[in-house]
Amino acid sequence: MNEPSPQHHTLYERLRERGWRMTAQRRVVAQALAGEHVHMTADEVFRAAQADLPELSLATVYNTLNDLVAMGEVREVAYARGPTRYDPNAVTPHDHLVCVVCGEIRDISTAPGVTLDDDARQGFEVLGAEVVYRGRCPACRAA
Amino acid sequence: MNEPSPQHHTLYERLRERGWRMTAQRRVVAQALAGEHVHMTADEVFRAAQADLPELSLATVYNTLNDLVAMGEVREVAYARGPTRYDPNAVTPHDHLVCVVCGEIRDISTAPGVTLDDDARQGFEVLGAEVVYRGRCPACRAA
DNA sequence: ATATTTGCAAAGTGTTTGCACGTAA
DNA sequence: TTACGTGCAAACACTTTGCAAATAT
Repeated sequence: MNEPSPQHHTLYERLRERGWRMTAQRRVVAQALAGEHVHMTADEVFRAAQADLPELSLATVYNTLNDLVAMGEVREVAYARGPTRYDPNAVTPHDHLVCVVCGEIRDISTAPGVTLDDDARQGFEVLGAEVVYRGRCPACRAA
Repeated sequence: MNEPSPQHHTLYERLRERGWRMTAQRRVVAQALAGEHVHMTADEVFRAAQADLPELSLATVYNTLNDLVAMGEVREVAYARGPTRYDPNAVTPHDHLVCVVCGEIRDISTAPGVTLDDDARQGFEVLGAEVVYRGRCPACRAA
């Protein structure tokens, strides 16, 4: 459960390599999260995964997503109101564009040079930084 | 309701100047939000404001906070799980330090030079940017 | 064999809403 | 005077939990 996770593998493969106890439920959840710029809600993951495994329950989706977050394989993105979204691309650092109208979230490459000096840190142990750009997405600008 | 809001006034004064219909409830909510580096939950605002006006209801606190957010006088900060927090210092741009353990949020001055070129913008109309630093706060490091 | 995971349904948070009453302008 | 704000309680959306049955290793 503690081996490294090379980023060129799929989420499913990385989980297998970690020695994570694999079940049909966890497999279909991992497969539902496949893709590079995905930010699904728990319910969207549930629906997609349920297509492969009808007996899957929403509670298990939540359990699995929470485990994946705790493992660092998936990032929670909770910038907009509404349900939490899950970003499976936790390996490659990147920032987000968030639409203030519809909540749409898009990936964007990380802004360079965002670091803090000791003084600014206020005693925090900083584990990561991320830029959130808020604005209106193309669809909402048009509407 | 559309006049500018000089930042050297209190929130309450700015709301009055905007010509916002003022009630005892809105006044005590605005007063509860006074301060420079405050990030209260709706319930914390409710409790604080209720001390001044016992007949205040939580629903009114939510209504008022939502109005203040829509007006741009207060910023919603929903980075950590748990209830939404409200940042009355919407006038001065600043970033946040967020504790991944306890959810504590501290203000930090804005990182310089966080801008996007047209290409990176992906068609978004960018209204603002903010850096979120995630880590462990001093208290949680000690625990 | 056995420690873990699952599904279900119920409970838990946090937030919004509908409507009769109250009140600022 | 009247359009708007308020309190209340019920509804709502999202997430977690307890427990017996199922299952990966």
